Amino acid sequence: MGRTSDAKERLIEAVIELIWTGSYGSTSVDQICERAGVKKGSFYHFFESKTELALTGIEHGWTEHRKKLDQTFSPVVPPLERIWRCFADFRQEQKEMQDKHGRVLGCPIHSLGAEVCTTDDKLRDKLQEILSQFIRYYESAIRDAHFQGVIEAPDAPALARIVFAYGEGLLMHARMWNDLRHLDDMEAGARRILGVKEEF
Amino acid sequence: MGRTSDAKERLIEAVIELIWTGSYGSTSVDQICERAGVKKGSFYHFFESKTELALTGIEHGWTEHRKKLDQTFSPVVPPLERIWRCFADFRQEQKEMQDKHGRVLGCPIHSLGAEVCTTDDKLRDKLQEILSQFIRYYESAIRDAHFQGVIEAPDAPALARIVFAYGEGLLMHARMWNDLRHLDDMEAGARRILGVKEEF
DNA sequence: TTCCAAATTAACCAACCAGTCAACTTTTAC
DNA sequence: GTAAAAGTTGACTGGTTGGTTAATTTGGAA
Repeated sequence: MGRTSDAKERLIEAVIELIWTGSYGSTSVDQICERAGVKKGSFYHFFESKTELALTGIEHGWTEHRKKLDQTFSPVVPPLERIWRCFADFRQEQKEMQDKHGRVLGCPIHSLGAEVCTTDDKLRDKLQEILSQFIRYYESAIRDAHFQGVIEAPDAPALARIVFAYGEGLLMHARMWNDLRHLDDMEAGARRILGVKEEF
Repeated sequence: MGRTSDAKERLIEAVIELIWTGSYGSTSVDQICERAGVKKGSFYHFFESKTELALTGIEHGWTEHRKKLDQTFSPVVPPLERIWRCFADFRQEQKEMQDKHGRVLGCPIHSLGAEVCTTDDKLRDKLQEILSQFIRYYESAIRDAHFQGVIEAPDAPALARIVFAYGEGLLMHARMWNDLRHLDDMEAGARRILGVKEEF
């Protein structure tokens, strides 16, 4: 009942885009509203604060991304293949961002986390949760690979954290240098970390 | 000739501390001035903008840090030992930050870079330069290790980038979780990346 | 001692910040 | 058709932002 609107969705898309292409601190409520074509009064009709919108936007983006990850990390795919496909998806996504915004943008969770983790507890907790969930994709793939004898990895969680840290580091590298080529090393590096036997 | 002052040095220390513990965007000129015990007029007597002070602060910090790195990566130290000592120094530095500020702060160049690289060209160029220089420490250590037969690493620059990305990823992890333990994996992970033979 | 360069100070600016609000319009359910 | 829920609007707030200015104080060199 009452009037309907997609202003909320437009705000969510706008905040993701602005934070990703810039930063949290450089993104103002006025900017978000202008990008979304929404007046400020409407903003505060839907969200109680800038932090709250960012929180919603992050959660929304992660929910979408998880769908893709669930496909990429499907148990029917050979375990290491899941990881290589994930890297390929990273590269493709970054390519799309470069085509769209003229810049490689890296991982928004990571960049935003580095920026706000000491100043915004709510955002930090949410970002921590997302990153923890992400690591579990690597973890289960690594565990499966170990059980199939493709790699020697008795401590899957530790190895997953290493692969994850490495991947995030490379994505950040690509963002800072605005250069997709930094992502080309990703599989080779992960092969070394995982100690993948030559024949695989 | 004229009056003397250490206000400039105090401003430099203040800006490093505030950006590192928080972020560039969350650090205001007023805050910097208050921390340094300097009035805003004096700030703009010494620096023409906030970006300019940040630039000076970063350069100053890196010049200091390089002295330590030159010792750590001294050619008289066995090549892989240089890298392990560098990691130990990371850990110790982060421990000191935790004792001092109650938080693990990670790598300020990396965090700041992620935040401003799409919005401030001057800062980005400076941060790129510093990171590029850092990688060279790893690179020469890896090359030496290769020539000594300790590891198999014909492509030292590529491997150095991988180790570097991995280390930065872990530091960021430690910052986000405010937990030094994330740095304990550092050597083990790098050993896998470098393919260090068991006996070394 | 005096002179002048360098440092300090407080008051000031326009633009922008996140957030508020009451009046108004649209839509839907009944 | 009407009542009320839901969305829209523009004007508004008080505080903060990065940055400016002109007058003043200080200290070192001559």
